[in-house]
Amino acid sequence: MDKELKKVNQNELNPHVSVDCVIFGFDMEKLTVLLIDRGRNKSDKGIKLALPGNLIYNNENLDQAANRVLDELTGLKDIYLEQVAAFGNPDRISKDSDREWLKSIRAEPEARVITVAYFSLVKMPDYLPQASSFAKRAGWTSVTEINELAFDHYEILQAAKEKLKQKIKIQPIGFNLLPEKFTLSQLHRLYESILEKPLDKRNFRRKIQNLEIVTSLKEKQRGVPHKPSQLFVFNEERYRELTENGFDNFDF
Amino acid sequence: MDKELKKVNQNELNPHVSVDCVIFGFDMEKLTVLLIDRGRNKSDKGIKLALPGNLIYNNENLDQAANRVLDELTGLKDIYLEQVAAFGNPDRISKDSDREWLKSIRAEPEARVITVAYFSLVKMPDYLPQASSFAKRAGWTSVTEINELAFDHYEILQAAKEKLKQKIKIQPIGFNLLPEKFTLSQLHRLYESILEKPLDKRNFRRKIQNLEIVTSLKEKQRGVPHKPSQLFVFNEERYRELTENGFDNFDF
DNA sequence: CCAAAAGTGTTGAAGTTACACCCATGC
DNA sequence: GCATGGGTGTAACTTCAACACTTTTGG
Repeated sequence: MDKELKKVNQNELNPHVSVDCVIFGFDMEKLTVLLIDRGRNKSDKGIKLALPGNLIYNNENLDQAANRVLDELTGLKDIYLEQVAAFGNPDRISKDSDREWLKSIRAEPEARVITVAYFSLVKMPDYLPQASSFAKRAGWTSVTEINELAFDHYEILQAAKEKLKQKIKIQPIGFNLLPEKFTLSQLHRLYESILEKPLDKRNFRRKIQNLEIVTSLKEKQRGVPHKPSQLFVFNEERYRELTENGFDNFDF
Repeated sequence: MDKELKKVNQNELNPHVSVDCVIFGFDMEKLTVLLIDRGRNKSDKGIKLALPGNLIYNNENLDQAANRVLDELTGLKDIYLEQVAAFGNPDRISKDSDREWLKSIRAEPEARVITVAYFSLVKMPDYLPQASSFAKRAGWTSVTEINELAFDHYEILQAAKEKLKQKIKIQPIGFNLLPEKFTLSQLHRLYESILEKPLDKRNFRRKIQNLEIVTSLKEKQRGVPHKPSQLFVFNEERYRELTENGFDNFDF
C-alpha cells in the first residue's frame, strides 16, 4: 500500500481494534453499570444493550482511545481508568442482530475486531448519561439484573467485575463511586456489593477507621427517619502516605 | 471488500494484531526469560533481542494464537498461559532497527500493530530453545540482566513481572518453574527471585509446610558438599482442595 | 576439620473473627 | 411509641515477624 496514503490514514479509525468501557456506578443500594441501548433493529429481535465502546483511531494509544470513547459517550474526563483485558474471539460478532447493527454503523462491518476492555468507577450523580450518535439511550443498570449483552460484552462485564473485586482488595478505589461526603454504612454496602458477600459491620468499620483513610466531618445526615449517621470524606493524603510506605492490603 | 475474499482470508495472518509471550524459567539461582535473537541487521546496529511473538491468524482466538506461537517458537504445548495486557502505542514500532527488521519478515511492515502479551512459566530443562524461522537464536536470559529489548518488549516484560508477582501471591504457580522433585531452599530462592525481596527462611518453610501443598519424599539430595536436603513434590490434590474451599491467599 | 547449606522453635505483637444491645431520629 | 438504621466493645484465636544455633555432608 502507498506510504502517503498510510500517513493520511493516521488519524482515521482503525477498523480492527476497538475499546469497550465498563463504567461502574453505585446507587447507594447496589452496583450499576453504564449501558447503551442500540435501539430496535429491523427484525425487532436481538439484544439491544451493550457496553459503550468504539473503534480506535490510528494515531492514539489504547488508553487514550478508552478515555476519548468514555468522554464522547459520557462526557467524563480524566477519571480512573484501567485495562481489564483484550478480547478477540473470532466469533465475538456472531449474533445476527450484532452483525446487522454493525452494518448500519461501520465501514467494514465484517472485519474481525479485537477489543480491549477498560473499567472505571464514577460517581453516578456527577453524570447524567446522554446517548451519543449510535446509542438510542444510555443509562445505568444494576449489574445483578444483567444476564445478556451484545457481542461478548457479558463476558467482558464478568471479567471487569472480577478485576474490580481484586482491585478493591488492594486499593481503596471504591471511594470513586461515592459522593464527596458519605457514611460508613454506604461504604459498607458498597464493599458488600462489589465483593458479593456480607461483611461484619463492626469489623468493617473498625478496619476502615484504623486505616485512617476516612476523616469524620462535624456534620451528620439530616432528615432521615432514624439515628442520623456521621458523614466522612476520603483522606487522600493519608492514602498516599500508606501506599508510599508499601502498604497495599485493603483485604476484607 | 468482497465477501468471498474475506472468507478466504479467514485463515490468513491478521496484520494488525500480534501476541507476544513472556516465558519465565528458573535456573535455580534466578528468574530467566526466553528471548529470541533477530540477528544483525544491515547497519549492524539496533537491539537484537526480543520476546517471541508473531501475528495472529484470523480464525484463531487470542489464547489459541498465544499457544500456537509458543508452540511454534518453543515446542511447548498445553502449558499455563495467561494474558498480561494489550499494548498498542502507535509508536511501539518507532525504532529504526525494528522497522527495518519488520520489512524483512512482514507483508505489511508499516501497519499499526496492537499486541496482546501473555506470560507463562516453564521448567527450563524440559525445553531446549530452538530458533524458529525468523529468530537467529533463542535462549534464556536472566531477567535482571535485561535493560533493553526490541519494540516495547521491555515494557511488556516489566508488566509480566508485575503480573507474576501478584499472581504468585494468590496461586502457587511457582511450581511450574521447578523440576518434579525440589528442595524447600530452591522454592525459597524462587519466591525471593520473583518477589525481588528476601523472605525469612524459617517463616517461609513453616508457611509452605502448614499449607501442606508440598509432600516430602523419602529421598534426599545426593553428592552435595553440605547437608543433603529433603526432596519434595507439589501436592496438586491438596491445592485443589484448598482452592475449592475458597482459599486464595499465598501471601508472602 | 573446614566450608557450605540444611534444618529447627519460641515469643511478643498484630490482626481477625464472632457476636448483641442501646441510640437518635421522623412519623 | 414504634420502626429504622446507626453505632459501639470484648475475648478467643490465628497469624506474623524477628531471631541464632546445630547438623550433615564432601572434600
